[in-house]
This record gives sequence, structure tokens and C-alpha cells, in this order.
Amino acid sequence: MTAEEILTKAGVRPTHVRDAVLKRLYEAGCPLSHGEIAAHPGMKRYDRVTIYRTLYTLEGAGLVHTVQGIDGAWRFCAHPPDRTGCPGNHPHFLCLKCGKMQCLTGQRLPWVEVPERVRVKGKQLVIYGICTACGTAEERNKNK
Amino acid sequence: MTAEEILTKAGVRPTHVRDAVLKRLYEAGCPLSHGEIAAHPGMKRYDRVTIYRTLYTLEGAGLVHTVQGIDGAWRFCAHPPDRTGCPGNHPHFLCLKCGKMQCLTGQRLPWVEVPERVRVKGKQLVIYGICTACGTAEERNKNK
DNA sequence: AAAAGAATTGCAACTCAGTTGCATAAATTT
DNA sequence: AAATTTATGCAACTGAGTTGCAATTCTTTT
Ligand SMILES: [Mn+2]
Ligand SMILES: [Mn+2]
Ligand SMILES: [Zn+2]
Ligand SMILES: [Zn+2]
Repeated sequence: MTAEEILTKAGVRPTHVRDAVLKRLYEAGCPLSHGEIAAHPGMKRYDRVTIYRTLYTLEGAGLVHTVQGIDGAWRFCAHPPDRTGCPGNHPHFLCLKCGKMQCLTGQRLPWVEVPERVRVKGKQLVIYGICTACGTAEERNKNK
Repeated sequence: MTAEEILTKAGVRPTHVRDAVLKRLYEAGCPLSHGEIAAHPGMKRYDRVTIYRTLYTLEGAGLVHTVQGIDGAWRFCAHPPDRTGCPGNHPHFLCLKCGKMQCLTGQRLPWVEVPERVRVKGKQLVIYGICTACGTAEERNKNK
């Protein structure tokens, strides 16, 4: 199923930006920040605000889930629909060095007890540290 | 044990700001954002940057633990030492309406499996929604 | 097909949290 | 007391995200 069809099916008009952003997220396979998306060559011709609004539209349509990096920037993540929704209720890992985030799929978010009469709207579990790539790069540097 | 003594024991000089900020956090008993701290009457005479630096000093000394609200602002939390450290490895709840955060002590953060060779430095679990106070206020509004 | 209406995009200006550089003011050390 | 170190204040800056409004582009109606 093409990105355009997915957009239509989700009830949003398949405009250029939307198609481009959704494709970009599918290709990345990991959560991207607005900055990372906007920096991509193919995105240069769209306004930063438009990209923000596009991301929120995709989120509203249920095609994208969001997580916050502890660096203060939100990440947006989408997986093709054949991967059964990937609703986003899994932990995420953020590398403090390169800023890349990964979905830790295959694990569910834990059940958390909240005080009486508190209405829970969502939750997010972010693990942070140094990713494999950055870690080995560091090793190499030390040994030289 | 007074805040001043606690500071000294933790190896930082007990200056005015540090004493004031630590006391404020103790009194609050819940994580406060920089903004919430700076807004307090007794804090007006300190520069905002000084308050930031003070918070980082306290964090470095192990007297304060930090969590990020999904509203983009960090919270700083401290508990008197008799409460055996309260190391901060518990979930936190953030109210999207009033912005207040609460420690969900009594629950530990879950163990999370990470990819091979990833070095974990920390993790945080944030639950968000509407707190009891804001929820009941909403109810009252509906019924009038 | 033309006109009217609705949704989308671009641009400029703005907010808000946090940071950086540097000068001044304490403390500490010598 | 002088030299050195540490803490504070002030101004300017960065970076993520938001808001308002005008210009486009679609879609629907006539
Ligand atoms: Mn994810
Ligand atoms: Mn806490
Ligand atoms: Zn990395
Ligand atoms: Zn509340």
C-alpha cells in the first residue's frame, strides 16, 4: 500500500508534504525530530511550520506516535500499516551523543498505579545513554 | 538536620540561594519547574540564571533528582535525607492542566531490555493526564 | 466552466526554556 | 593583605515550538 493510499484511508488529504513526511518516517523506521525531518534534502522546499502542522495532522490521524527526547525535542515515528499498527506503547531509547532514538518494540509499557480519581491520558518511558554506534566510536578514539 | 547542614555534608558551600532553593523543594515535596521555583516571592531576589545553576549544583551533589515534563520543562525534586535518599527511580505523574507534577513513590521503574552494547545512563517514566484537583474542578464546571 | 467556500501552505513575528560569555562580588587560600 | 578560586548578576543568544494572517490550492456549488 502506497503512502498516498494510507493517507486517504486515514481520512486526510494526501498532499505533497504529507506524502513526503510520511514516506520519510517510514524509511527512517525510527522516531525523528522535527529538525531531523526538516534537514533532509527532499524537505527543503517545505516551510518548517508546515512540517510541524503536517506532523500533528499525521498524529491526529493515528499514523504517527510521538515521544519526547530528554533533549527537549519531540520525536515522530511511523511504521507501515502491515506492521499491525505499532501503537507506540513501548519504551524508547535515546542516544545522548548522536541524538538518535530507537523504538524498543517487543516490550510493553508497565502498568502504573496512580492516585485515586486521576485521569491518565498517556505515558512514556524513555531510556537514555550511549548507543552502540557512538559507544564503539568512543572505544576507537580511546585506543588511538 | 537543617538545609545548611545538608548542603555542607553534601560537599557544596551553603550559600543563600542554595539554602533557599533546597528549602523550597523540601517544602513543596513534589517536583517543581525552574519557573515555579523562580516565581516564589522569596526567590525574586535571585537571578534566573543563578537559580538554574543552583539547581544543577544540587543535582550534581545528589540532593535533587530531575524529571522532564512532557510540557518541555524539567522538574527538580528533593526530599529530606531522613527519607532515605528517594533516589528518583520512580514514575512521575504530570497534570496537563495545572502543570503540577507528583512523584509516584512506592513503585520502581521497570527493567527494560536494550539492544546489545548499548550503555544505559538513566530512564524516566512519565504518566500524564488530569490530576484530582483539576478533574473535580472540571466536574463542577459542567454541572453549573 | 465560473464562483464561492473550505482546507492547506508560507511567512513573519513571537513565546518560553535553557545556555553562554563576561564582568562583578564574595569566599578561600597563600 | 594579596592572590586565587568560587559564586552571582546581567545581557545576549539558541532552539523548539506556536500564533496570526495573507496567499494558494482544493473541493463544492451554481
Ligand atoms: Mn516508537
Ligand atoms: Mn520524584
Ligand atoms: Zn548514538
Ligand atoms: Zn492539575
